[in-house]
Amino acid sequence: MPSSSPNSPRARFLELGEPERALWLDPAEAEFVAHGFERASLNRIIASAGESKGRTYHYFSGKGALFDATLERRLEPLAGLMFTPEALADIDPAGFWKALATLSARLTERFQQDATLAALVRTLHREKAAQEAVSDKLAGFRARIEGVLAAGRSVGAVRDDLPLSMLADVALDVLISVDRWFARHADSLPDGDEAALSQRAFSLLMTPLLPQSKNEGPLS
Amino acid sequence: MPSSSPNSPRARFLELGEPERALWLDPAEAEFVAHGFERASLNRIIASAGESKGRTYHYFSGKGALFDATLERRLEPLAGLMFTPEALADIDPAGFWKALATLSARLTERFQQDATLAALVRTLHREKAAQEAVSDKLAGFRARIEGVLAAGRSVGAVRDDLPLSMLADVALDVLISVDRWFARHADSLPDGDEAALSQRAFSLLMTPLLPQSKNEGPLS
DNA sequence: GACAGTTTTAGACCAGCGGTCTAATTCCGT
DNA sequence: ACGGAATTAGACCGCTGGTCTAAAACTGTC
Repeated sequence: MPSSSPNSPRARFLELGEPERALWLDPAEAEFVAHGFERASLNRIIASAGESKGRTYHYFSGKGALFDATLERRLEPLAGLMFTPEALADIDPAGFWKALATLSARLTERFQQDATLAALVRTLHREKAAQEAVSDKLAGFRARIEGVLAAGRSVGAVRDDLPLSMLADVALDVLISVDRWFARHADSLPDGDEAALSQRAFSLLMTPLLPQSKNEGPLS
Repeated sequence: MPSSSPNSPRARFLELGEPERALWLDPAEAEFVAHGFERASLNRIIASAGESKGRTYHYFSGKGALFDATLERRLEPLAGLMFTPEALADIDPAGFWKALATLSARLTERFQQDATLAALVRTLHREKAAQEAVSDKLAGFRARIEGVLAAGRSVGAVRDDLPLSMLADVALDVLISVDRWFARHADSLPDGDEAALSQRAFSLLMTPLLPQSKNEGPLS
């Protein structure tokens, strides 16, 4: 289902063959990975692709659309990793969190393997303009998180004393926060520690979402 | 203690009188609040201040320094709200979290009262370039958080199975996340709900930091 | 008061930005 | 071979943050 976002590549572009699409997407990816979104120069991408402004704007409505297409190419192969909210319908709380831990581990693994994907996605963490450029994708992802949490709530795995949208916000931001920590400290981490640490860090995501009756802590 | 950051205003500027400082800071604040950091136009600020490029660059090394000075003016009155790590030295876990909850409530209140301060700080949430412009301030704030968490750890209020820097990152990002949620939903919130909700939301910050022995949850 | 040296000031200027637009060219159905 | 549509090149636009020159204002010394 093609998005009607103003930042999608024009339909024409998708009709091009893969090698011709790569003509733009390869230099664009390199530029975005190297400089992020705002600091990336569209003129440089065009020059590096050996293309002209006219042709480029014929296929893309602007810099944002090029970023969208660049990200899309890397995101597409990941679609299979996500599970649907329906798969979580009949499950007990322990199973729910187990499934989420598994998904989290899989995504972590993918990010470690694909540094380019990781760099592109991390651009989204950092730059508001980049988020706006792919706001459709982002809204879809946010909706999926909220769907998963709603499913978790319906089986008693997720607290219901705070708005779901707040929980989804926090969940997403904790994910980002932990990912960023690992990205920043990956080099100085002894081999093997990373996996163990990553597993323990999952509790940073889980505990704030748990029903607070199960999670009293030292405060009344 | 003046910072040696390349983005501080030059010493000359601080020697100017308050009304003359406001000549730049008022238009700058308006521009940054309206457009954020990157989208703010230095040329517009200068024109709006009725100043010249030369004079402006005489007092500020660039746009970042102007942003720094703008933020500093709003942040200065808040210094008294923070407590020192030492004040947390001899305290039990319940007291530690109580003190943090109080601080959090105070800061929340301030943000509600001072919309300009809130908008400026939220620029920091969103724009990496803005963060870089005041990296000194940010590093100091991060260090204070880590200090507070270290104090909490020494009295058994904070978990020690994950690196302190990771906990500090997550704590800061959860703070930001929750603040952003309230900023986004403040309008559609019934009066009075906000305070209660905000109090409950504090658990989003606390629970991931608690020792996990006190916080087993449904997963082994 | 005259001069010299420093500090302050104005604003022209720079390269580069994302995006628009015109005009030439290529393509394609008839 | 023609005509209209799709495609393409790149000049051009207003704007950006930042640099630089040269004039003006200020300061201390005779």
